[in-house]
Amino acid sequence: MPAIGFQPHDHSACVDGALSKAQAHCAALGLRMTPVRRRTLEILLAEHRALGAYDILGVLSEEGLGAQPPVAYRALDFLVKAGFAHKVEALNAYIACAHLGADHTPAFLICRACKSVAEADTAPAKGRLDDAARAAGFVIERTVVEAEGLCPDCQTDTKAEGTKAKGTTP
Amino acid sequence: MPAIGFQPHDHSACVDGALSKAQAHCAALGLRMTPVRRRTLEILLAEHRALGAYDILGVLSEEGLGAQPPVAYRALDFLVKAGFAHKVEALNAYIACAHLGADHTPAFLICRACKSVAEADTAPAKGRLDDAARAAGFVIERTVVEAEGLCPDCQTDTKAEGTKAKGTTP
DNA sequence: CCAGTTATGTTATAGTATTACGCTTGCTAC
DNA sequence: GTAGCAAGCGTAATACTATAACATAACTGG
Repeated sequence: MPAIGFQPHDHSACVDGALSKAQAHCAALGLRMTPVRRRTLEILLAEHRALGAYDILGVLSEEGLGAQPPVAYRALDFLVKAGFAHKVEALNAYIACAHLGADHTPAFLICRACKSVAEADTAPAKGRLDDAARAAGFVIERTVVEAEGLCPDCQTDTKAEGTKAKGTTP
Repeated sequence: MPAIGFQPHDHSACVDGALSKAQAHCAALGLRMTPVRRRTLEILLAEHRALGAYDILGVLSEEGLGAQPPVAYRALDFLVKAGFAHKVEALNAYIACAHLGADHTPAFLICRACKSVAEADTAPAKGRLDDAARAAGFVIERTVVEAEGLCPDCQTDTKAEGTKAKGTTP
């Protein structure tokens, strides 16, 4: 389970790849990848970090793509429904999907020091949760699995109070 | 793993028990169970549902226990830190702990129809998540595991659009 | 009692999200 | 092509969630 986001990698390839996969997915399903939506996805893809809706809105509005909250929320809703992005509930923020294409349930590892977020695979955890739910007669439709803590880089920053703003490996 | 909340049970005993356990725990650790805090816990215990901070505040203010948001948030922070309540991140709401005393990581099963919330045991799911985190070199400090779906009662309400406001088994 | 800490009261403000309504755009059927 | 319809966007207003900051009061330990 590659926890992309904590390791150096070819980020521009990772962005381009995701963008074109999303494009293709839209074409295949008849979804409309409009300018606001595409730009919103680009903004999210630019970092392995969760961004608040108003962070997105700030960028969009600078670029003349919309100035009111619903613009950002509508784009984010689209991306989330389409599976191109996820909402990180513990942060009330949004992040681009790191496993585009795979029909998956995401799990997030959130670093409280540098704020980076990695998307891991939850299949195992979800299996156990399903068991518990089944025992209770509950039918799961959506799961939220998130963990807050320290990423590998921030653990070494003496006493774990690191403030380093981790780059996006440009 | 008893998913209390979806089954009928002796609710007043469950409230009284939790309240006195909390009281005892405070006494043992030198924590102060003040009127606002106790009342907040009672309000949460009254239902197996998550309540927003402002729902709590509404009740407190009717009772002359405080009228401004910080009153509710401070009480909730205390209860959460003490382990008497949990925050349900997917709902931005708070719920009384159903397993008081146990040092646990909660998992919630949230019914989208009747809004009731059951607290299950996450130990297994958490174990798997720990494995994933360890593989990524991430150190977990807190986990959030929540599932939205339909509780046993609401699945039978034709096409799952039930609106029944499930009682608290008074 | 006094000093220090912890809790509460209150004002103000920040951050997150939605409702509602009207206009525009793009697609489909004629 | 154009009428009708659905989807998307622009905007204003508002609701909901949460915190900062500072003053006052209450409990604690010496």
